[in-house]
Amino acid sequence: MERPTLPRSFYLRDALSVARDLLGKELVHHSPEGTASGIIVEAEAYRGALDAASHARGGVPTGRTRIMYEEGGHAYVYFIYGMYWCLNVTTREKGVAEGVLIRALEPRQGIGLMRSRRRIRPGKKDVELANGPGKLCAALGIDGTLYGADLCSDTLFLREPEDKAEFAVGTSPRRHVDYAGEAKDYPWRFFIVGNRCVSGGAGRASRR
DNA sequence: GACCGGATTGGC
DNA sequence: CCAATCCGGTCC
Repeated sequence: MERPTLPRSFYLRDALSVARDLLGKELVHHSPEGTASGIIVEAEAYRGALDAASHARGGVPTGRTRIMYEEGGHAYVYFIYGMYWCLNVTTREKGVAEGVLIRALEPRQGIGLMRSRRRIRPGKKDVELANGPGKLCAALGIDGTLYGADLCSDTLFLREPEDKAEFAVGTSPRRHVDYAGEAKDYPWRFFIVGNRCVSGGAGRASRR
């Protein structure tokens, strides 16, 4: 039986709650090349004008961040370091620019497709296919053409996993936000403790 | 119109 | 540890 897509109401909450609750959910991308998906094992909350680490810290929409200010449940996809795409899930009502960076997946569907998209060495393990925000976008075929995509759709969406398992949630400061003053220490990174697909090694409280 | 540096990654 | 490689944001 087809599992339903997470409803709009899931996203119309604060980013901390959504980041925590995204752990264990399945991110799915149906594309012309095929379907690829993975279980979210790591995510970070970004809280707009409240948050010096957020792209929306200025509190004013820009060309890049405008989707963050729209109603939650859309894809904020951005390009970083001249090479990589990263995916955020937007949250809260229109006018509030919060969101959640998806940082790592445990591969589920379409592992062969993920492998070919990532063009990694044959020896690499499945664990390494999507254990980072740039890697998971490459593996799932997510790029700028999905900017603003509605996550309550049948192309790019989230749903409950087929087999739900118990897990412990770890928190830590967010990674790579040393520029953000005191916000760099906010414990707004969430991950599944012990999961091998968490970025930067095992699912522990890895450093910034 | 120029300049700066990044919510990363993989290779040395 | 560090280069790769663009672009958004900022300031002139």
